[in-house]
Amino acid sequence: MSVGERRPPGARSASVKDVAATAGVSLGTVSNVLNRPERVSAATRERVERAMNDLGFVRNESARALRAGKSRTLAYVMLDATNPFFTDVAQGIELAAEAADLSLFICNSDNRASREDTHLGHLQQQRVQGILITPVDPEADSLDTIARHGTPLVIVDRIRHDESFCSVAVDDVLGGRIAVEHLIDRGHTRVAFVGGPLSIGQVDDRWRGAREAWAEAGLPEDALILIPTTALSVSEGRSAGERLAGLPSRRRPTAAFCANDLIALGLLQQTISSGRKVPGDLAIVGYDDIEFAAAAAVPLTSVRQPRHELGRMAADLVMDEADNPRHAHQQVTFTPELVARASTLG
Amino acid sequence: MSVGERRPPGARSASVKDVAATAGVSLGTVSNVLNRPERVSAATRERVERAMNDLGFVRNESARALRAGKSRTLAYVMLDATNPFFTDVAQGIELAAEAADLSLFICNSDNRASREDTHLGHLQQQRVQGILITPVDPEADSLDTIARHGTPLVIVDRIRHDESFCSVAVDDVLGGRIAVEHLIDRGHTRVAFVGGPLSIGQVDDRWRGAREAWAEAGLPEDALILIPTTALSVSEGRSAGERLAGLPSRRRPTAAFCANDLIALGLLQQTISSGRKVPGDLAIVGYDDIEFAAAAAVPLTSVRQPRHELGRMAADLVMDEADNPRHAHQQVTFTPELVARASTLG
DNA sequence: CAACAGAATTGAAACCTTTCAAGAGGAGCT
DNA sequence: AGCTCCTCTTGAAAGGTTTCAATTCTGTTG
Repeated sequence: MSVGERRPPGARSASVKDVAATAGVSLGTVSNVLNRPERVSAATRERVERAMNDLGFVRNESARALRAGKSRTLAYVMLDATNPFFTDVAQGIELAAEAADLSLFICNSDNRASREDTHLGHLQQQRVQGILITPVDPEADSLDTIARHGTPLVIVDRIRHDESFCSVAVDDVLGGRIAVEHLIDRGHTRVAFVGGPLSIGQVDDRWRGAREAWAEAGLPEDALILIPTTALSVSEGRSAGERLAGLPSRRRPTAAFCANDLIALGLLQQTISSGRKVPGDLAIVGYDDIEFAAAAAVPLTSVRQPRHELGRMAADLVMDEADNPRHAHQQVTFTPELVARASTLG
Repeated sequence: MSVGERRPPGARSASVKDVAATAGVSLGTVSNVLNRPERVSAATRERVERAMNDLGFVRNESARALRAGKSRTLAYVMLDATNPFFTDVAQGIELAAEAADLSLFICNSDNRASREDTHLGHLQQQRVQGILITPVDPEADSLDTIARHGTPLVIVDRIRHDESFCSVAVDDVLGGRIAVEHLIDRGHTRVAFVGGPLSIGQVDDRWRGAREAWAEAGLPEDALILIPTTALSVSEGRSAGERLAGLPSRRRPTAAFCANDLIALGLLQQTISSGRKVPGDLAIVGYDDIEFAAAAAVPLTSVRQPRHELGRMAADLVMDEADNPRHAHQQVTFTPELVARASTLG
């Protein structure tokens, strides 16, 4: 195909066979040029390479994968592509995949089990080398099905109780703890935990950590109240703000620890726009330390998770499971860190 | 393979051949069950389906793709995975792909041409059915190379001058225009355009639209000033805010139109935290209407682009180019819309 | 009962790459 | 000349699916 000419869609592209014919060598030699160039004499190599160029040869990954029995691809099934936390994790995974010269499928389950299943089905058909997933439900049977078929799978930012998979997560109990300890240090004695549903393991853990810290400080149990939300979204944060504002002032918390930054931002916005001050009337701690946390009207104190490291470690684990015959599942836990900003320090 | 048993990694999984043997039929029949079930008698079909279940058969997409000469996969090469605008576009694409039962590769060039090239190379090897891309440089040669190989390619949210590809974009000149018209309507007579670099086509278009509206309103040319930034990020917005604040008050604009919401949020934050009021001291209009725009301390007036529709249309175009032999390239332009909020209305 | 139509099923070939045992060719040594 | 030892190259087979022409089977009609 001469330069500048567009191949009509559907037309067959050059294969190793065509290259071999053009260069006047055998198939095997072309393959050697591609995979073991040192075994081919310089002259032949050059001839083959010229033929490749002339024909615009592009390796066919499907054929490679078929032959090899597996593809050179990893996949990450995200829970929510609009949540910056997950896009950062994805970036970490991407870097690791790139370093290993693997392609990465990114899918988005959008929090729906049915979409997750569809994606998992496709990925299995693709014979991806490994799957990283933040599942809608870490106990779901569909994950076992994948494993039963022999596809390495690592759970990201969730934990499964029976440890039958590798997983990477951040210690959320500890995260809840340091958030509330910070508020206690700042002198707060009435605090709200805003978040939900508690069926999300994470949220429950953060809430547990919060209560532990509270109890250890010897504060009265009923002064730490739960403001439940139905999702971890900005709008739920706003609505929680209204409920908070509706409480009688002597029972109203002076600080809120939110299960994630989206809720915190919603709460922050609702608080400010209804004329109350942050942190004067209400101190706020978020969770995740997304980029917008620092960029909020009142920069948000937040619990930071090592997102890139999370992704990178998950990718490393899944590659180990794929390559290393003596692989053993492990549960890796990262330590979160409090980033104090104006929303609690003012 | 009996239920509950994990296939050792690397072990071969059941193929149509195995299914055929188990069900006591030929290969072709199994394939017919999969692809043309109506041609197979009910009894046989049932027998084959049971065999598939028993063996845990999963179609091998590589083999399918190899045989078919193309894969059942679309790809979107994003410019910046951390920008919510692009994740929304991706969501639109995803919906369209799902409806057509295609898988979607999402890649992130992270604004780097080298990564973009790597991704394009991989995608070409995968023989994806079509590529959607928001390119680092719409004029880049690498795009032509793809097209020359016969892979349909649609440019998203950018335009190429020679119209040699399909593209979908939003009319940015119009967007700039309506933003500034809105500010003029609100009585502003000194306005800043904050954004850059102008080498980004989009940014330049918005700036042009702004000037056109300004000129048409008969306002003095030098009362619309340009505050250039080196990137479209929150931190650049903050720094622009400092520069704005440094201007002598009689020349200081009373309103700013920002090239995107990230800049606007940075500017908003800097303005508020330095004690000035929005919109009292400075009215702000953003661009993109990302979720956080509405959730900002002062909800942000912004120019909304039909992001999902953008993605969906792009996917439709690329599928048309792949399937329809009489496909003709087209440049689709969407109309942006102003969403007025407190940051200009207060 | 023979012939036939239509439905159901079969078997082989093709897609492209990689691998590997085997072969060819050349150089150096005795 | 005959031999070994190298390096380089070859050719065939395998991997899983789909397609399609060819074949077998079932039931009906004359």
